[in-house]
Amino acid sequence: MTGQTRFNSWQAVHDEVLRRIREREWKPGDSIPNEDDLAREFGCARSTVNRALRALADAGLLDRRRRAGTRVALHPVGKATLDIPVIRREIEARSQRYGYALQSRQDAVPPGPVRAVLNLGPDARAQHVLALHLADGRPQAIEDRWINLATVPQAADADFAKVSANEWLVDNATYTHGDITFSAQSATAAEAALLGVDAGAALFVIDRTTWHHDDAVTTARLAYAPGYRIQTRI
Amino acid sequence: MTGQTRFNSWQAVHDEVLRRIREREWKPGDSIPNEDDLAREFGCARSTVNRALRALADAGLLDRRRRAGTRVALHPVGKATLDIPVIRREIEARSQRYGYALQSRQDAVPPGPVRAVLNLGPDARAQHVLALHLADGRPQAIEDRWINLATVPQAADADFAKVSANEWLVDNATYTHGDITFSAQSATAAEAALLGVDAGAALFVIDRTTWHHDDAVTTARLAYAPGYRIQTRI
DNA sequence: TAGTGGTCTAGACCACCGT
DNA sequence: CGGTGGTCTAGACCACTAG
Repeated sequence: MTGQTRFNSWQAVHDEVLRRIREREWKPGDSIPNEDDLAREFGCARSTVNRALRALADAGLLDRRRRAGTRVALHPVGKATLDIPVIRREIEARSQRYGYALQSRQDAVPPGPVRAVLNLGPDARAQHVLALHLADGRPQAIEDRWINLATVPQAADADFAKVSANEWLVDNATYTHGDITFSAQSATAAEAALLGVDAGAALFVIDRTTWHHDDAVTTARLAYAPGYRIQTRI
Repeated sequence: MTGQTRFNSWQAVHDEVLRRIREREWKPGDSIPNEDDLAREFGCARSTVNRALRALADAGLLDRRRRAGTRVALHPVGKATLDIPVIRREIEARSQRYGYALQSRQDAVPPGPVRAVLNLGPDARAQHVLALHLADGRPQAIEDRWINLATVPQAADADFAKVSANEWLVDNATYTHGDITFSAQSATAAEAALLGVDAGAALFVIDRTTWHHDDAVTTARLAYAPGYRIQTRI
């Protein structure tokens, strides 16, 4: 017998298990040994194995259930983690000069779809903010936002001419959860004019809605000028 | 003295720290007590505090550095985790019928940009696969892929008429890391024809490149028909 | 160089849920 | 029911780095 390789760090265990999955030693759908057995095999504590397997489960490579044990995921789902920075910082991170131009701001009855998303009654009003974010003086993104005054009444008095609603909300409204949708949409005539591009240009669009428990806080549509992209490592 | 509230689970500690950040008891940039002190205050073990703070740091709300301690992040970065499923499963998950149509497949010298990404010499050849993914018979996405035969030689013999390169690679090539870029692009005439849309339509595009250690495995461009979107919760 | 987070350990109890 | 993962604990050593 030669000496066993030791896997006494959760990273080492993680990598070894990942290797066995990738090399098909453990195939999709297979049950793998339980934590106690793996700990014995790897010569480490069970909690070390636990952390490694938990990381792999978070990554979507393993399915873990009490009593049923741990299995290799049938359909390994790739997961990518994106950073969603505040636009100003995103621009400044590229060493560009950030600019901001409020286009309009009013208290109004939102259109049907927005009303539905914010869960407002048919006559309820909300704060509408339309603004332009600029990078080195050139339009970078249109922010079209509705803020639920029932949830964030202070928004009625905020000075969105100086601070974007985007940033104001980060500092003045908390949320418990939200959802984000990424899509590609053709620029409307109005959007094209604001961004200084041809109508119909392909815009990268991020729709975001946030809630504080059951109360909708705000919903926003960010339409980025052509050329924008989001990148991440996996 | 009234009895202290106990925080004897990492979730409870997590929530309490999150509360203090949200309520501005601990402001952006502030140092917070070290793990030992917090453990004493919360009446739990240091490792419990550690796990809670680690989760908050992963979420971008805290900055942690040895010796320097833990600080509330100056600019809380929102993070979103996207699932990147195999296209077939994505379509089947919507209860649509999946279809696949290989358009062309050849061994060729890739264009400059692809050569650069795959880190190939000027005369090196690679496997080029162009295919269409369909949902209920309608074009859903164009897959334009180059496979590095130096890394995955078996790709030369794969039958991409039956199994998409996308899926074949999942089963036959492993990778250690990769990068993904999301963008919006106008459909070229060729893309528009394949997808059955007007030229210039806004397409959601995912560019993905994967490596096995230092060797590029494949690079692919997935251009989705208008209407496609990616959604996630935060 | 000393203080902080990062991690490992050995043991323990518990929640969950297949069988 | 009983096996599995989920978690907590108390203690220890280590890696990193600010002062």
